[in-house]
Amino acid sequence: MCGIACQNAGMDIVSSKPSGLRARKRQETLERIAETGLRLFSRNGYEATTLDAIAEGAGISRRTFFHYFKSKEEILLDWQLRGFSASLRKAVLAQPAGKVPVEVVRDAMLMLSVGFRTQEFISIDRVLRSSETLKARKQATYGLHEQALYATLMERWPDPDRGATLRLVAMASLGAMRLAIEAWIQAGGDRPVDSFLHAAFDGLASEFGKPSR
Amino acid sequence: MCGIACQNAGMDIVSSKPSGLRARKRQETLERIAETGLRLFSRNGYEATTLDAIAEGAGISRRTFFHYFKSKEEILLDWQLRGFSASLRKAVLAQPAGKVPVEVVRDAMLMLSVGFRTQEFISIDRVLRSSETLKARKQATYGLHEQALYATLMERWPDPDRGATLRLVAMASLGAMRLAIEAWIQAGGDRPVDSFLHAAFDGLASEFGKPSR
DNA sequence: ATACAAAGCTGCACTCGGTGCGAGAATATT
DNA sequence: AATATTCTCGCACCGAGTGCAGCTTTGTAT
Repeated sequence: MCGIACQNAGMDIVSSKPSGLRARKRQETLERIAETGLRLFSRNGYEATTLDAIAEGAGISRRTFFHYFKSKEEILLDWQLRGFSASLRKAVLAQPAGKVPVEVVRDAMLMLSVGFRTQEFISIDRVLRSSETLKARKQATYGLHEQALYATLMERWPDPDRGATLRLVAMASLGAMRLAIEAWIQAGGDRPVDSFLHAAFDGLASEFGKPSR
Repeated sequence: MCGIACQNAGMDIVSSKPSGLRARKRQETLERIAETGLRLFSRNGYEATTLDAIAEGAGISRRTFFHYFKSKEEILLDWQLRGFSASLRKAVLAQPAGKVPVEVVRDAMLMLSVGFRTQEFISIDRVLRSSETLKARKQATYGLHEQALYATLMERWPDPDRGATLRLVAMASLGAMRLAIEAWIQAGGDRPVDSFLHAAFDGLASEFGKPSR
């Protein structure tokens, strides 16, 4: 779950102290690598960007790259994961009581949907859709988000009997969000993201809700 | 969509003639490679199985392997795709009239669920879950199934206005199936797959159907 | 401040997946 | 039988990723 930069981060988490110069430099280098990688991916394409180019651009050696990222792909995965699951968790837990799970998740996603319009999001999403391998990874990341959202929902409704249905809610909600984003990008951004999200959740309700038997 | 072995298969599809010895040998070699690969994956693990080993086991050269499969992964993808989408399509189109889309898909999946119990399915599914890359590919394959199922649903309900909701149905149904299979494997196969599938669809109906607004 | 331990950086050599190319063998066509 | 097409193969090559060993930098104990 933790992914990168966790081999010596245990102390940091516990003591919450940057532990000095070492950790700060590490953080700086990490961000420099990610930044360089994403920039080169957007400009020259994913496949055409070699690790040597990233390493040179970030001012490190090729070998050192692997001390920060497990693989080339992980630059993208890290970006994709960074924040989103955590933001969604916060937004879910911040929803007022009295709503059913589906409403909570939908409204939480609506809160976050403003972040989708950024240039960075669109630019990197184009990279993510540029190759088969990356599309696969992107899909897999939705799986991670699904797990995280499920954990959050279980945190809010800690009833073991609801576990199975909360898994379904997490799956279908993230799927709805995925389809909404796809449709939105497909449409070229004319209508706002929110309307696509609403339409997706309404569609699920009408298709799955009518004759439950 | 076609994937492998399509560079010279055009003639075969059109004329539906095996066109003699060449095509037969090609088919034989293809199956021999797939068989060898799957066997070695199951026995020694995916990463530990090199292309040289597969090629040697199948009696071909390393270079020739890439004339049959685009990549090592494709052996697994091909197995995973082979038949399923097509079977699901047939089962969907065979459902009696009068059912709503969700019911049609659910009942079609129930028809196919008997195929999940085979030893081959379980064995290869274990390989698919053995590495991060493969898990990602597996997820991505669900995306392909989603597209195929969506196309089938559009074939049965060719109303352009329903397109968006049919996409949702395809997404949520395949997600439900995925969760059902996961839960079933998790449970060790005590209860039959069917009950997990039923539970998943019922759960979706109750969570998304109650207060739609 | 000095000495020592720990962590980080780097180059080297290596494995493996994957591709382009060209020659030669097998198959199909006339 | 001659010709064209396709299959197979070896070869050289590239990029991603790993293990190792040595060196430098940072942190800590004395």
